[in-house]
Amino acid sequence: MNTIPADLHGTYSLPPGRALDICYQLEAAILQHRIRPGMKLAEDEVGETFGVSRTVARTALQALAHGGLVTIERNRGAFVSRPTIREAHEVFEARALIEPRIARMAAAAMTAEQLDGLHRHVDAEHEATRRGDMGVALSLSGSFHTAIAEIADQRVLTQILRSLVSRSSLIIALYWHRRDTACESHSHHALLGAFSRNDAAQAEEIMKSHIVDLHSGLDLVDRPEEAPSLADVFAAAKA
Amino acid sequence: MNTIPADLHGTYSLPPGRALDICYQLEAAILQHRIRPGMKLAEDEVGETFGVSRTVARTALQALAHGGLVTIERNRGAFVSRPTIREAHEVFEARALIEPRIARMAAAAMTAEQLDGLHRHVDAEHEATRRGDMGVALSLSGSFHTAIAEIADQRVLTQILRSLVSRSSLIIALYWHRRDTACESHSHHALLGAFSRNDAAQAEEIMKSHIVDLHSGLDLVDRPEEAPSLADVFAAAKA
DNA sequence: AATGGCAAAATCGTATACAAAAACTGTGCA
DNA sequence: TGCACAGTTTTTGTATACGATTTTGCCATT
Repeated sequence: MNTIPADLHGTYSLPPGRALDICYQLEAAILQHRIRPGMKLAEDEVGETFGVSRTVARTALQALAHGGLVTIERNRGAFVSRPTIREAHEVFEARALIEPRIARMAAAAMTAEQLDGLHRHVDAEHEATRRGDMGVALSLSGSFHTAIAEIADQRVLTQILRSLVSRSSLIIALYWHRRDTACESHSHHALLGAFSRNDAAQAEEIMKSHIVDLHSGLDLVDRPEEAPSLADVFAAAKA
Repeated sequence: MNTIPADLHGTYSLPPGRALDICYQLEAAILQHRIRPGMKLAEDEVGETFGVSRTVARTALQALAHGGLVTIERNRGAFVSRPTIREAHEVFEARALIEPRIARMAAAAMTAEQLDGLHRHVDAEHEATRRGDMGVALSLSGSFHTAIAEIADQRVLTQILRSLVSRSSLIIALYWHRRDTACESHSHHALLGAFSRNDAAQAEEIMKSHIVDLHSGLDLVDRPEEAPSLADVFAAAKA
């Protein structure tokens, strides 16, 4: 069962085929935080999971690597990426540059049907949050942004944004300190308001502060290595 | 012999290895217009050329596809990409959004050594133009822009820009109508001037109009299919 | 008990083999 | 002459095999 709308999927510049399907499935799992950053994705394991040979699994992993969701180390294999603090800053700075412009263009081009679609999107996000399905809620929250880019009808920027939003999901998995998700919901609603009035200037402004809010809501300080096996357990026992 | 500086190379998120080397070589050839858009890159051919199996050649082609330089069609193979007119517009609009900001940050961060490096870069570009080596000149002109991004020290934006600059090279191959390259050279020199004064505002402004100039210098109208093999040659004989 | 090294297991890198799809060619027919 | 079709050739898609590298576990030594 997949509750994620099709437009969540990134573009992997792979021809249609099983490798692309596996990309989508792994992407969804990563974006929903069902697979954590740092997790090993062995070729054999992926191949067996999806019933294909290592050749196809490898193709999928390399495609994910090009999207930034996965990191491949020579002779060691593929791992779900762990963005550094520096990369986290840069990703949100890039979004702060690009997304306000996208919001402006989307507001100018928005039709009633598209606005309705965005409303349903936000409703689904709200519903997932209500029932505590935070992984799905988070991934819907990301696809809200890419949906806006698609309405702006700028394929090049949409593709760029997709990669940034994907990486944002990893960043949130690593550095988010469960502040209220209410601010998220509020911003998205405010954007819908600006869109409904085709108010490009205000959409741009709201998007700008929304991204800045997301950025500042992160706790971008050094974090112990993901494996809490050693020092962390010891420190935890002490406290 | 390779006259292209190392920093030309895009990032392919492949681990070091032969596939990555092949990426670099193919990239250089495409950016220098030694391989034209639309040309078929058969796996066997690539493999034999570089002395590797199809497996490795395939990996390299898929990596190039993710960078946008190559397009893979299922069961048909890999071709050097032929950006559409729409994509051409979008690529330069995206550059007009991103690069002025990059120029601003680079101007603020520029050291004397980095400025000197850019001067040498422009000199090499000039020298290549002088001796009529337009492929090399063009690819140096592209790497001038990525070099600025590297000085701005923004890896995420640099990566994005690299892909845009690469695609710009394809766009120029398809749609450029040999206006004077003097404007290019003039803009680059003007940028160096702003950099030397650490004048962020002016660097931003010059870069902005430089990108707009490049965009408007293109002849973005429909063009006959790349293959002039048959009817075109006949038509030419007629005329 | 801790450390170092060696052997075994697991995993990746690459080549190759075979199946499937597409492209090409030549023939037959209208 | 033009078109359609079938067989052949070429090229890609996928699986598998084997060598190389890394990781793991064990045992001897200190």
